[in-house]
Amino acid sequence: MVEAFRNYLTAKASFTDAELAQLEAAAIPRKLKRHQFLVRSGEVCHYIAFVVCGSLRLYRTDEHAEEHILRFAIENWWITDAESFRTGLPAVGSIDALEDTQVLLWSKESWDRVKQEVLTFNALENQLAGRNLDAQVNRLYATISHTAEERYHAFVAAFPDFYRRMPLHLIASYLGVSRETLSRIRKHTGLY
Amino acid sequence: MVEAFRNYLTAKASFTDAELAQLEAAAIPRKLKRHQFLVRSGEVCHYIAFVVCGSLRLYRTDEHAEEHILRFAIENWWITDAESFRTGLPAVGSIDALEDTQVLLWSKESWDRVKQEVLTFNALENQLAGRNLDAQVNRLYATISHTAEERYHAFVAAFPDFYRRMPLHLIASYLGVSRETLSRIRKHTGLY
DNA sequence: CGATTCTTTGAAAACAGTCAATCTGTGTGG
DNA sequence: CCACACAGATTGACTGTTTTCAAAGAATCG
Repeated sequence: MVEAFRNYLTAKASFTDAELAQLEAAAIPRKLKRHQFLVRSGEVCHYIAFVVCGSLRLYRTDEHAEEHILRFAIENWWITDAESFRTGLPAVGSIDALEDTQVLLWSKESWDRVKQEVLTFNALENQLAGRNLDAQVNRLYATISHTAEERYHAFVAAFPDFYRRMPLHLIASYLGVSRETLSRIRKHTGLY
Repeated sequence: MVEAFRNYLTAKASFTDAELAQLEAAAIPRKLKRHQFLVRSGEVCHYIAFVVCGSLRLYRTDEHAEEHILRFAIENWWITDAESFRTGLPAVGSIDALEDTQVLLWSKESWDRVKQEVLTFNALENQLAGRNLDAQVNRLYATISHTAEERYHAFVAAFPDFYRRMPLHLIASYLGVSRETLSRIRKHTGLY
């Protein structure tokens, strides 16, 4: 299970064996069944997760009990409720598994320690954080400036692996439109 | 001009006089007239800016020549085209002054050096980056889950200083609705 | 004052959401 | 193996919201 993470790391930067061992030693492997939660809103999000296999979503539930997906994660992606993980306050979002899933978890303490001790990892994390912010800004831009149809096409183009794997209503929730609307967009453009 | 920055810093963390001097020495003061650009899309964004007084916006222009505001900045806020500043690639966004404005600028090299040398500042920057990401996620959530009216109220509540100062059409652009719609929302709710 | 710039208003058209019904495929238990 | 349940997807009719276009009404500034 840890091999996937090792492959991921070595593809991204050069780590010594000792460093790899250190990073892995700090990780807690966990298996999640479909629909099982990693965090529920209201709890503190104690972990950041690296996805070995399977998939998860981060979402929030609004006052009408409607769920809105903020983030998907599949193999080799990271996921956490960043605000709760960072501050130690209760999470407003929830994370659950969309399929049977295997993750590696780091507690805040392990994470901070390991970043302090393994400088290459710290640099990698900074890079990923920067890219994550850029992605967030780009998604926000798309949301305030493009139609649902354009956003769907961009989504398909950006995540070709994703959109065949996720049921339509989850993608709709991610894009911020109703399932019916996305269904009509699909029909209209013939893009499945 | 540098005093405003010094006040800002000392309110946020404890810096030695030497550190303050070092941070300030690396900064380039600049005055911008209303409508003057800090970066234009297509150029590389060489600087990160601290706003001493005045205000700016970061925006992108879509294929219909429509402008969409990604970020405002007033006194004591930071602004840059993060993606371009980080990568050195041409910016897709533009930054211009909404009023006559004074900023302090750091080049990427100065910024990285100063973060390496002044550890307290590095920690502060990490904290700000984390909060910035959280704000971005929260705004995205609001955009995909709330109506324009709810978003306007949240905006007014979150930035009470802002919304009297910015013309309506800029706020509309920030919220992702047409000026007419925001005008009607205002009329409808009586919230100006 | 005249010229921008900004805001409001009205009417029509485009768009997306809701509700309800139906259709599809998948998998489970009898 | 079939019947049934279930989750997901589609469709139609309707409602409501937002945009668009065009015009006119403030406000501000030289």
